[in-house]
Amino acid sequence: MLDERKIKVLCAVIDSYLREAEPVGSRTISKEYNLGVSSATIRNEMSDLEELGYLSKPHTSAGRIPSDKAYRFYVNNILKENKIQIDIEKKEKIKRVLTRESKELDDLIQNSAKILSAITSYTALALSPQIKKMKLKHIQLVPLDGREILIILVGDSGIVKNTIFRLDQDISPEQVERISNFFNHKLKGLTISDIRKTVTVEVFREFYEYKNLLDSIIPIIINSLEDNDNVEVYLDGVTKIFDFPEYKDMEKAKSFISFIEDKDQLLNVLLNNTLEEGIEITIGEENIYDTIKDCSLITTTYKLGDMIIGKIGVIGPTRMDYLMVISSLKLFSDNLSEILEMLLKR
Amino acid sequence: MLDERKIKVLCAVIDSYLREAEPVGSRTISKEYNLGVSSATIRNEMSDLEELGYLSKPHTSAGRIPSDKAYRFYVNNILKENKIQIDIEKKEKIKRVLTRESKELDDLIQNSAKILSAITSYTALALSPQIKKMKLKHIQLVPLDGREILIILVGDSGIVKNTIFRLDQDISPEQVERISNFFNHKLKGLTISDIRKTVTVEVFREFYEYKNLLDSIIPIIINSLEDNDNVEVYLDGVTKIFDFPEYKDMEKAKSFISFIEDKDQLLNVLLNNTLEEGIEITIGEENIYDTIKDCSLITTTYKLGDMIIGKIGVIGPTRMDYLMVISSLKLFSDNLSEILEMLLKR
DNA sequence: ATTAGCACTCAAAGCCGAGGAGTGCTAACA
DNA sequence: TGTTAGCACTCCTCGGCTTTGAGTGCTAAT
Repeated sequence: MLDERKIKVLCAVIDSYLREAEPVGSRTISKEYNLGVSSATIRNEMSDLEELGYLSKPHTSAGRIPSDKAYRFYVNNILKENKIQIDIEKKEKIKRVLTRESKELDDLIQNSAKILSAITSYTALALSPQIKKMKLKHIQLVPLDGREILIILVGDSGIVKNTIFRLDQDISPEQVERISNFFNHKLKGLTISDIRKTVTVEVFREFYEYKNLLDSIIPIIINSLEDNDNVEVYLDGVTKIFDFPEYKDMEKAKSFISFIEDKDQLLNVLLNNTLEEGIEITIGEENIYDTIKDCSLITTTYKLGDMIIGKIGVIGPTRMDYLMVISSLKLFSDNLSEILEMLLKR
Repeated sequence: MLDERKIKVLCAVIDSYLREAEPVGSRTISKEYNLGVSSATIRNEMSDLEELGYLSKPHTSAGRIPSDKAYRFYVNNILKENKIQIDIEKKEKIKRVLTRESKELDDLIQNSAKILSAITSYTALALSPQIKKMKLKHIQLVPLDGREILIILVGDSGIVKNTIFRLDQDISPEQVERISNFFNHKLKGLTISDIRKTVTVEVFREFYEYKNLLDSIIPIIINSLEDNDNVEVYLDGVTKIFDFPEYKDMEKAKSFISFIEDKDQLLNVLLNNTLEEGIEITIGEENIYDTIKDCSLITTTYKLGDMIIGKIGVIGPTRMDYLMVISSLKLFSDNLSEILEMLLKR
């Protein structure tokens, strides 16, 4: 659909615009990208490309800038796998740093965002490991003073979630312990969806006397595991956005930062698709929120075992160095999964 | 030291500048604040005030703006207690909202910051309750699979802190339980500083066989309680800063936001003095960090029982509506303490 | 001591013209 | 028929210029 030369011209425009952040003129291309044709010819090609929706002009006598469609084409058709190479040395270095600096799971993700932002110069964001994707490693009910029970859930990634629960009936510590042991016995190794199925059927038979109590505790356990509060979004390099000329306008910068600071919106953006494996690229208008319709978002997933449990990525202007960002992200996906594994097996 | 009329002029300048954000001229004052003297007289007074360091001019033919010294004078001598009145109705409303919206301790503080920022239009910041100030309500060691032990610490405010600890020797679940019970018995009700004293002396006598183990666990408990990671800083309304003309300059806005996003710096700022009760005001140059030497910070403390456990406040340009902010903060200090109490006694 | 008056200063805003980058069209060329 | 040189035209940008007006500081009169 696009002939050879149009593609070359398009790539030249994109390449120049990515670097200079200025509309690209026909003369620039004919001089700096030796395509062997004159600026007039380029001009004609560019005119065609504009008609096809790949380029646009800010005003009549300016050069052309790539449209979202152009970036999409570039990403889908030009950035083939072979162009993306990962720097093994760099990867190992990142791994070393991350392993050294991160004691806890949270640190690991936060530090990853930090490094990612540093090496890409874009704002980095990361989704903490999602507990509901994990298997329950341990569950324990601890009677506190009075009628309070502390419910502790330990996921197989080492994530711990506590809830304090207030009873409306008396129950002895020994009974709590029995229930605790029973839960632990029955629920260990299950994921949240398993638990949903299991508890209703089996639990009540053996503990009919505590039906009321169980009726109230079980939803709490499930909620604790499902709750979105469990999902943290880590940010780093928020102010990087100021470095891009497209955000020299105060209002734009303000609304970008407001957006980025809103955890709920960010979660929506990151979780819009249900954690499909691998790199994912959302360009400009493809974003669901208006505020970031001139941003691109590139994310990748990380796993624990064979379960995808989180995401990490960057957000920046559509005029983004896609190749560089993708290469950088590739340094993290595997690394994170491996370090996670290590951190837990330790 | 400042005569009656100088004070009036100074107040007029401050009042006008707080509202208009523009240098104030002598004519403005003689016309809008009827002091009964001509602009020429005001001019002389202002010249004196400049010499005394209360006013300054951005350039020769501009009006005057108040200096930090002026704000300090204003805050110390003009804003007497009697001027600050709290709106009981508003206070109750905030209390209702906070009580309704906040299930957890964290929510409460986060929501408070949100409301505070909304009603003041400045960036709000809040320090989460500090666990090390609290008494230990419960401590429990839970043996997990393998050689892992989960250490759970419950503070009297309901804050729970977990650490997973990996042993380098075998120990049976029963032994863990014995130690757990013993800890619980001995340490319950103590604060961190108490624990430091207690554990070294008493613990080793009864559990000499586990000396190695205890030697490694006790520091972990103490660290967990002391660790600064436990202290969260909540932010809200970061982008409010964009609304002030003094931050129309990109670079300034950028460095402000970078600063605000740096948790460690923020902690330093908030904890510089060791939680002295009541409202505290830091103006411009009084700040320790250069980046915010043209900001003012106003904070107040909140308590649990009679122990000060956290802080909440706002930060904004030195040209800040001190009276309004102080009044707003007064709405929170007591409220927070009361709600906290309720939330825990529930 | 206060004030009116005046000269002086300086930033901000508006205006203008030159410069220049870029386009689109046309006509000539291979 | 595709390519190119040439040229008129557009429109943004930028520097320089002037104007405006708010404000000061000084002086002399009240």
